Amino acid sequence: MPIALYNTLTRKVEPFTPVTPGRVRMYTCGLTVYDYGHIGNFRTFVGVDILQRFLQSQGLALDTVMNITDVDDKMIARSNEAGRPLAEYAATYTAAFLEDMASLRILPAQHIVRATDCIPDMVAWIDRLVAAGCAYERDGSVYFRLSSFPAYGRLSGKDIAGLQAGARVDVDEYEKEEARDFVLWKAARPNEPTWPSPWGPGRPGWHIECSVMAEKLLGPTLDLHCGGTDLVFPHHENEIAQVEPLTGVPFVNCWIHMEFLLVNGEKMSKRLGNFFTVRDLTDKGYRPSAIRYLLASVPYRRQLNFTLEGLDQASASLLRLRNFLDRLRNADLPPSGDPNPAIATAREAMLASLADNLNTAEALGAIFELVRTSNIALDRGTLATADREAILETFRQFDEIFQVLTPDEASSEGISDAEVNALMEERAAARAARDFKKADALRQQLESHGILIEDVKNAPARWRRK
RNA sequence: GGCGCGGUAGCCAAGUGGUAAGGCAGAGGUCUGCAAAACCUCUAUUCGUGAGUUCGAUUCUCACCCGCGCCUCCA
Repeated sequence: MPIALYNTLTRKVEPFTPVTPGRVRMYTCGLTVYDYGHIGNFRTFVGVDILQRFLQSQGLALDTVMNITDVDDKMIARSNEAGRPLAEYAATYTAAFLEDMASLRILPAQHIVRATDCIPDMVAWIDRLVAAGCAYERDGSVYFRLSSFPAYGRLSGKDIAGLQAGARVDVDEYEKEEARDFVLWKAARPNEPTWPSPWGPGRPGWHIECSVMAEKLLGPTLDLHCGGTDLVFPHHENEIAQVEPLTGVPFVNCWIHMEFLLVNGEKMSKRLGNFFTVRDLTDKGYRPSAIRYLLASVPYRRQLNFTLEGLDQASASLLRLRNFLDRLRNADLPPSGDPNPAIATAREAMLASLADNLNTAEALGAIFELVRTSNIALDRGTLATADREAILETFRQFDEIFQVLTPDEASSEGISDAEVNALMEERAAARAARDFKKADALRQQLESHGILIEDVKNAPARWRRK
């Protein structure tokens, strides 16, 4: 199936064709681990995950890299405040980040690279940039010479001349040739961890880390480079400038940028303090799968205004899908030869929507339509075993990408299956004796533990965890 | 100011030059001991506003209004 993706560089949805047929090299800008990630951060990573899983479902092999920024101004400030060594401080939040990613069922990149693991590579690359005349040293720091790279500004659509005026540039701390030049290597300052370099001790700038890791592991030309939309400028613009002068080929064929998560109509950010972490929400009793569903349900190029109400709606939608699957799996069906062709049509529609720049909302529409028509067929008794297999296969393909159908691990404070079954039997006995008062009390009791009961005709009642 | 995203029912949201997918919530009904789940019916004569192009526009063009973002901290 032909895949089309929106490319920030061309500002168009265009056919996606990897450089090497059947193989996709993609890089994602990860997190600066100075604190827990918030769900705005994770919206980007869920979006990337949907993209990755979809590409895989289309038979493409992936080579994936994500960086973790574990040294920068904020990291240093925070670790100093906490009175903990930078590496130790970073390790704490790196671990938390990976845990949160896993709880949201985001496939880890094959290479998760810490900035501090690649500093010699960065130094070497900066050295080459200096040698090529694209960078220069001043007082132990190294800057990129923007005037050496005329293509600068193409990705973000910026007019470099406009940047020159430099109204917002701090020129007090470092001596640059031009205000718009950006830093590649920062000279050592007091109370900062440092690494050796030809320009003296210091540390890398933020932008160079992604360039070097991406080029080293996936270069010279990547198929996809993903990140939040706020990274377009200057981060990704700088990445291009840092790489292309030395490789002479396009750094990235297709740039993918995920739109923001908003809260009350404003960007969710640590600076504004209006953020929720995954932990905040699970503490309120929300399930990671519902968070993932919400983040995935709005197409990635649309801003998504986050509300708890929206999360409730997502939970309810998800419950409908799971209820349907339970019902389908447990149904007594007549055998038949061929499945209803409408099921295959729904599957095609779901995949076609995703192939069209990851239109997840439309893909979900196709799935819910299949749910409704299948429920009707179940009611009428016209759904047969072959249909069930076809529907389950469609859902398998759907969930291979969306990853929301498997129930979350039950919380530890819940009651055990054995206890539930005992209460269920007690309730069944009460119902048989037409002691509905007792039966209802037992149902109430189970509900308080998050257990939902469904009475079934001519069969034992079913239950499941909410 | 420059660049970008968006304004579709109470909420979330898809979509197309030919007459509005889907989900959530709500109302009534079927089923049930009662529920739950499911199904049925109802819930936008209308897609920010105005003008234009067209036989016909929510979909194209222009103008305007409103929200959000980026413009060297930022997913």
